[in-house]
Order: sequence, then structure tokens, then C-alpha cells
Amino acid sequence: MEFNENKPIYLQISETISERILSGEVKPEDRIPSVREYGASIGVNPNTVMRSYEKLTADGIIYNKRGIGYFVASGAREIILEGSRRRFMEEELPAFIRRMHLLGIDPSEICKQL
Amino acid sequence: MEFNENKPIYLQISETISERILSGEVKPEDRIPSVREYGASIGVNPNTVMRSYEKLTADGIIYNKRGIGYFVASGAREIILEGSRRRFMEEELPAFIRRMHLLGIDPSEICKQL
Amino acid sequence: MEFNENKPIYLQISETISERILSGEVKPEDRIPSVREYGASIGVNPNTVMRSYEKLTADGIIYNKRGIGYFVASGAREIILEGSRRRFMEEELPAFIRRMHLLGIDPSEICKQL
Amino acid sequence: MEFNENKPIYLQISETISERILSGEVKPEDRIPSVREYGASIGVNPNTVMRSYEKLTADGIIYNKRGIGYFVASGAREIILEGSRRRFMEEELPAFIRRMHLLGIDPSEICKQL
DNA sequence: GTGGTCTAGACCACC
DNA sequence: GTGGTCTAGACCACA
Repeated sequence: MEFNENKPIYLQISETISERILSGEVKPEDRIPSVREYGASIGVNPNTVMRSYEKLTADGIIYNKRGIGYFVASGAREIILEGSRRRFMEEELPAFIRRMHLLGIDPSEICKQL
Repeated sequence: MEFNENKPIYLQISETISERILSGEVKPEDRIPSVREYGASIGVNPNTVMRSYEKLTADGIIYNKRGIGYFVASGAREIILEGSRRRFMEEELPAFIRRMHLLGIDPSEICKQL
Repeated sequence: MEFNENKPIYLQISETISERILSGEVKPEDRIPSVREYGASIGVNPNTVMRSYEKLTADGIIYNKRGIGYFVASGAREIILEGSRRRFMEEELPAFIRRMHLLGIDPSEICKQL
Repeated sequence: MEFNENKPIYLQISETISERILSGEVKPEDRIPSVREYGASIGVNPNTVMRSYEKLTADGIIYNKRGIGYFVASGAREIILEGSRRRFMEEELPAFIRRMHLLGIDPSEICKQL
């Protein structure tokens, strides 16, 4: 797995998992790999994976069954969608627009690509 | 001057300077303040300002006249614009589009706002 | 470790590392010592070592694995060789020749010693 | 006049003057320009030129007539030649050879160009 | 006055 | 443990 330089690996991992849930690749109540297994598969320290799982747990997206593993929460999709949409509309979109104008890029050019 | 917590101060400083050059507030061949002066004015250690200037120098946006100070390079605007545009089209835009689709947001909704 | 007075320590450190890579003493994908460790071993402040590593990174000779350390890039040798050769042929050699002529030194004398 | 980045300007100036004396362009007992005049002609601060003259004076290459100006010493050529030759044979040549070998450059290639 | 280098020591995020 | 950033303060060469 390849990581963006400017973002903590653990965040990139949790985002990847969120996206898999959104896309339906992973479904509610599915078990996700153990930190050790997942870490090995993507070449990352288990501690780092653990941190991702902790974040997802704190957000209510996955939950832990002690001694068994981590599972996707039943409301995971909704939580992810809601949080992401809000952030997208309130933060990412305005930043995107501001930047586009600053660089003098033609909006209609962008629209074609959307 | 206020700084974003999640970004190194020295980067924020160099970005501020780049933006001032883009906006025309500072022009090619203008001298920019000495590291000490600028540091004092924004309440930051001169070493930190130095780092900003080093980055801008590495990018070809400013240059140094020994014993005199730093000056805006003649091609500064072009360098900044080109670099920013490239990053926008190759990185920010694709990420934006991908995210929009993932969240199931209607492109035409976005287009209206651009 | 001993340092030349007229040259920044951090440059001497990065040159030393480059030479070790060239000589094969350190190989591609080898880890190099942490800034703290290396600093302690040569009696230099970690920040100074850090600066050397930053320069080598900028040159593409080493790269960083976050939280783990710095590693020699796979193409390190080629980068170093190419850069050094270019500088030699384009700068050092012409300066040498010019100086030789200026001082009225017989080229054939020099050739014998090469 | 253009200056090398890595060398103090005042040294580059004194070397230029030495070379002009060596080449015969300037002869013993010739007057050289005033610091102000020379500084203006090459776009450098008079203080910097002054420093060059001080160095040349210390080396016995030029001398000062108070209120009149600086003049090339009668033995200037000899002084320059002797010092330069010694440094060339003892320092520059060995460094050049060492570097050539380190880079794996063929001596015969160099010989052709001398 | 200018930048450039270096040290010492701190704090933090990340792995 | 790793690097990365920042501060404070020093010293120096250069213009």
C-alpha cells in the first residue's frame, strides 16, 4: 500500500477502511482483519494499525469484541456519510473554490470534468 | 500574525509570502524584510523565518544578495502560479472529484456554486 | 570526527555519507544512523546532522521512512556519481586548466602525474 | 561582473586583479582604480573593494600612496607566481588527482584536454 | 547591517 | 524509538 507523504499513515488507513465501507466492499457486522494481520498485509507496524482502529472505534464506525476482533458497526455507513458530507460541504468545497479563484482557473473547465 | 496549528509555521510564512507576490503586493526585485526584522514583526524566531526563506530560495521564488538581503526573483509569479496550478490539476482536483463521487454528491449541485 | 574549518559541518557530513555510499561501505536500502545516534557518535548536535540528512534527501540520495529512520535510496550511487562527474567536467576541470595556463605550468608535466 | 556563489566577493576581486597583473594587462607601478570607482564599475560596495585591496596590500602585491591611490608593486608578478605555483602543486593538483580517481575518470581523457 | 551555521534544549506527532 | 519543528542565544563572515 502506498501512503501520502503529508498525512499520518494511521489516518490514511482509517480513511481507506471508511471508503471500503462506503463502497459496500465491507458490510456492517463484517469482521475486519486483526491489527497484526492487516499490518503485515500492508507493510505497516501493528501499532499504527491499532491507532487507526482506535480512531474508527472512537468515531463509532467499528467496535471491538474482546478476544475476537473488530467489527463494522451497524450504523457505520450513515456515520461516515454524515460526517464526510458535512466536512465536504463546509470545508473542502469552500477551500476548493477559493483556491480555484486564486489560481485563476476557469470554473467551466472544472465543471466539464466533474 | 496567526498560525494554523497543524502546519509548520515556516511553511505558512513562505506561503504567505508567495501569496503576497501573486497578489502583486510584493513585486519582482523587491527586497523582502530581513529574517530578524520579519521575525520580530510576526513574533517568530529568526531561525524559523530563515527556514521559510530557504524554502523559497530552493523554489527559485526569492534569491539572496550577500550581506544585503533577500529579493523577489524576476520570474517568481510564474514559478508560483505554475507550481500551484500543476498541483491543483494533478492532485487536488482528482481527489476532489473522487471524494464527491464517493459521497454521492451531485456534480451539477457543485457546478452551480463554482 | 574532524572537520574542516572553512566548510559547514553539515555539508561535510553529507559529503562523508555520499563517499561512503560511493565506496560501497553503505549500500542502497541500508538504514543510516538516526540523527541522535550519529550526532552523538561524531560529537555534533542532532540538528546539524538533521540538516545533512535534509540535504541528502533533497538530492534524492536518501529517503525517510516515518518513525523508522533514513535509508539509502536505490539510485543513490548513480545520483552521486552523475552529479559529481558533471561538476568535475564542467567546473573543476576548466578552472584547473585555466589556472594551469595562467601559471605557465607545462601540461605534459601534469600528465605524467595523473 | 559575475561572482561565484561559494566564494567571498572580495576574494574574487583580488584574484581577478592578480590575474590581470599576471597576464600583463596591468603592469608594475600602474595605478589601479580607486575603491569607489572600481566598486561602481563592478556593482559592488566600496567597502568590499577596500577589503580586496587590503588583502593585496598585505600580500605585497599592491601598495598605497596616501591621498593618491593604490599601485601595483614592482615585484607583484613574482609574488603572485610563486605563491600560486606553490599552492597549485601542493594543494590543487593533489586534490584534482584524488577527485579524478574517486570519480573513476580516465586520466588519458583529461590529458587530451590540457 | 545582512545571512549562515551551530548548539542546547524543548515539545510533539508518529511508528 | 524515530524525525520534525521551534526557540533562544551564540559566533562568524561578509557587504
